[in-house]
Amino acid sequence: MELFQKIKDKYPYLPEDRILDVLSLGEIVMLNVGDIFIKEGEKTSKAGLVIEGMMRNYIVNDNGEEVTVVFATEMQPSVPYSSFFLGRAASETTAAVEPTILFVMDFLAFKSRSKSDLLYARLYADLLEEGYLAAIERIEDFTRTKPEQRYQRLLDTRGFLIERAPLKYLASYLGITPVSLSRIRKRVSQNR
Amino acid sequence: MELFQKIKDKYPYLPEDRILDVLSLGEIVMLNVGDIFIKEGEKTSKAGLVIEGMMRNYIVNDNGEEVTVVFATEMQPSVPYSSFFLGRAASETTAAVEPTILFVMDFLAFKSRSKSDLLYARLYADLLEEGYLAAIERIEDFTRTKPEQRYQRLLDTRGFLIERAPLKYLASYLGITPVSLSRIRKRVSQNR
DNA sequence: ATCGCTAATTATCTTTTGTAAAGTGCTTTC
DNA sequence: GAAAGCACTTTACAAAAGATAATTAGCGAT
Repeated sequence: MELFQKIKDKYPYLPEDRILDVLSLGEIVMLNVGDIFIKEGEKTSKAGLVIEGMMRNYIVNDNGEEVTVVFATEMQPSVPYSSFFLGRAASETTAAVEPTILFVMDFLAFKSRSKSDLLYARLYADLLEEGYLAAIERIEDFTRTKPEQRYQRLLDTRGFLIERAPLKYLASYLGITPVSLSRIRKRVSQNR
Repeated sequence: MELFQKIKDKYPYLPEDRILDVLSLGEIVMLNVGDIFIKEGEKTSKAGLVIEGMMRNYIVNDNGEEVTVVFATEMQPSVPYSSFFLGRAASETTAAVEPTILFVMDFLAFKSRSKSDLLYARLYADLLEEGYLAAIERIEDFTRTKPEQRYQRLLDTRGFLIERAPLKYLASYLGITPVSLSRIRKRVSQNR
């Protein structure tokens, strides 16, 4: 199976039996555009891994607008973070941006294995490190640059997001309004 | 020793011998205001844990201005994240905001233990989860709110930072200029 | 107490963003 | 094929933030 190979490539220290075990913990789920995987307020231990497509986590702000906090593409986790880490109901909604193939497994089953199996512990630490680092870079971006520069950087480093995600999601992801992003786009395209 | 007790309180699953072992990995360092713990570009495996005082991580933006990415206060880690996770030179500088008592230990020694000791693995995962969650909340803040609301929220949730850190550090932490933060402060104090 | 340095505030002006509303283009649907 | 829905753009105006410079406040050293 292709997923098996992808996991093997990304985490080469995992013996095949562990990969098979991880795969046995979950199942493949197909989502259409807009389908919700986990809804805010839900208390769940379901974790998603994007095999193909794109997911996003969003919250709803004081004005009732959806604010996209993070996108997940191929081989990236799509999970209700605060729910897992705090054992609370999900504070974010997780939904498909594109038709998406998701590998869904039980996080608690995985985490409980990580408490008795060093390889799982290492895998979990790697996953956390990867996500944490991406979050820090995102914060650096917010503190260091202005919206226009953020758009430019996104264009340079993860341009595929701009091609694949609707502009209104991107806008809140960049911390601005769709109107403002539209203006930025115009300025940037007139390269100045 | 007080640090022993604090670790014991925060990570109750750690047996005393592990705590003592952790403590044996490091030493206490005293820093004065402005003292640099780890400098950008340095390749180090030193990790700090704030016992008393305050540290900050900062980067330098395109205009040569310092941008504070994160503060660390009591029992929070003060470390060069990207350096640890990627094995590269530090991309951030870590320095004392207040006179600070820092417990300094070797991250690699700790991490290597976490690869053979489940309790260390769990401790490491807990540390990562804590930091990751804080980072996500920070991102939610940037995407969801305007500078003035961010200041308000900071005032509500971590007001002590505002009392203890210079405004110029807080400004970049909030992603704005010191001048702008000064104006926000004025608006907020005139409660409207 | 004064000097000197830095931080914080204030003032002015420019640029950008937010907000609301209208317009454009494309797809869906009955 | 007209209407409705949606995403994106555009416009107009108000509010906020950036840039810069000048002023004031705070603080340690002499």
